[in-house]
Amino acid sequence: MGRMPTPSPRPGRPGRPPRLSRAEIVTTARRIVDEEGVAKLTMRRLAREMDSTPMALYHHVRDKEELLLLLLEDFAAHAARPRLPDDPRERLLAAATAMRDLLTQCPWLVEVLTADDLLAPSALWYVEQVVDAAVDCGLTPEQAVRAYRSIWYYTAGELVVRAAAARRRAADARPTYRERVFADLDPAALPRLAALGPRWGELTAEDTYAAGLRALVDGLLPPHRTGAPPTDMDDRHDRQDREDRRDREDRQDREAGE
Amino acid sequence: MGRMPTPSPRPGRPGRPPRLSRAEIVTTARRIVDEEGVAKLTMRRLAREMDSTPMALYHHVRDKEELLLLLLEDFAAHAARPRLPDDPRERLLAAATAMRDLLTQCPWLVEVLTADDLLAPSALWYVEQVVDAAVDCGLTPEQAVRAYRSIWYYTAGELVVRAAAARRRAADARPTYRERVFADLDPAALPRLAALGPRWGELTAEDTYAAGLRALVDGLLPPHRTGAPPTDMDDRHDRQDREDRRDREDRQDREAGE
DNA sequence: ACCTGAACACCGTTCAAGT
DNA sequence: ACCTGAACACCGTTCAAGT
Repeated sequence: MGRMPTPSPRPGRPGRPPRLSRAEIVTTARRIVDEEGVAKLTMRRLAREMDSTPMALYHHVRDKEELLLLLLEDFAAHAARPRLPDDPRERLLAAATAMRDLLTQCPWLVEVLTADDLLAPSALWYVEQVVDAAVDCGLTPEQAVRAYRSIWYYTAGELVVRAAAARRRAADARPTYRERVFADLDPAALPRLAALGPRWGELTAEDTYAAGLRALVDGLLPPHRTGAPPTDMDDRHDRQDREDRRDREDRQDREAGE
Repeated sequence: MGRMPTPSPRPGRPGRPPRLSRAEIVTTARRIVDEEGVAKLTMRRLAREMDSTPMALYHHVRDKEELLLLLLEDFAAHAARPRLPDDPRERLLAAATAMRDLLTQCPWLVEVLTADDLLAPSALWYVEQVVDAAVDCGLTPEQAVRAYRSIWYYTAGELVVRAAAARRRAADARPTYRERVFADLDPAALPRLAALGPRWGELTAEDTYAAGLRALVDGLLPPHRTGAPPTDMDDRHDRQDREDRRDREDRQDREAGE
């Protein structure tokens, strides 16, 4: 893991040469988180892992929150950005799904970034794609932002709920609590839930993110032509749109590669 | 606050008479949470507030998580259950909104209950209403559960995000971080977000829960007649449904009152 | 049966000092 | 400029003992 070299002490610089660097701190933090979960990532543990002291860390990051933000940055910067489809509605769905897939790999981050948005600069790429696709679907920029927010709520909720469920599964503290509750339901007071009974568990285990997202997007966007074969007009528009978009993406790729 | 009497020592019972009770623990816990936020609710603080010791609490609740679950129970049990509209779609919206309004009063609970569902028995009333309304809208029970899950993700996400934003506002640690990020955006890489610039802040402050919920529900339910005047057939069905439902609610009211 | 005291194994962060 | 040590003010929970 120690392949990241300690920054060489630049000869012209005064003072004691640094032993720690932000980059090493982030790498080590990420290893701890990947191997043992966010709960184990503490300033003290991180310092111990780096043969240093808690206070040395505070010379490189303001506080623990900044450390977590750096972790998100690192994650988003290294994630592969999928090539998105041309059709704006499909593009919107693909961008949201890509965002969700990225965060599924690091559900511990959700607590950090629920703040408002994916506020790490690199992560804003996903936001941009969703908003842009929504505008291409016919929404005004303002409507597109509102649509993005709904999608973000839905996505953040799915992540938080699934992360909590996974945590619970790992800890398997009273693994039958839900079953117990659902077994004791009063069919007179809660007929639907009582009738579902044990099936609730299976249904809750299903991955319904994609279906729910499609429903949400259907409701958010103006009605779209389904199944209707494209006319010449449509075709012409689509081709122009595609070219515009490809230009934009090429530009982005070049910038992302620097 | 000490209006809840210490349980009188039942004469027949052996052993030392209890000084603490679950009820008093919950009342005190809720006062702390209401006045100073969940972060301040610790076993030690709670014990101090009750002129007791941390360990005395462990005789009445298994651990801190059980304490938080008791708090949710308490909250849901005392919340007024709104009379829901008759039209199933409106009923679904109203039930989800009522659930959200309840939780908005105690956003600190969201972290606890994201587990899977509102797993406190009293809170399941809201789940029942949403699932039942979804079935009345024409979904199968399975589809209704999936629809509920999407709505719960959306609702939980909204709560988590807004709670985090509020926390941040209260702490107002670097209040301009988002503004700084949005000011530094590269318009070539993120044209939509850069163009929105400062408007992002205002748009994010809007309460768009209701609009997003309607969109989601539109997408989840089979298409519904909008604006079309009801036929005689519809009318007859609706009247029957209304009667069924009123029966059911009356039964619930009686049971809730016990 | 119910409560207490002391202890264990932790936290994030500040402050004053060292090299 | 960068790092250290000791300290502050906390956590949740366990264990053994007291009434």
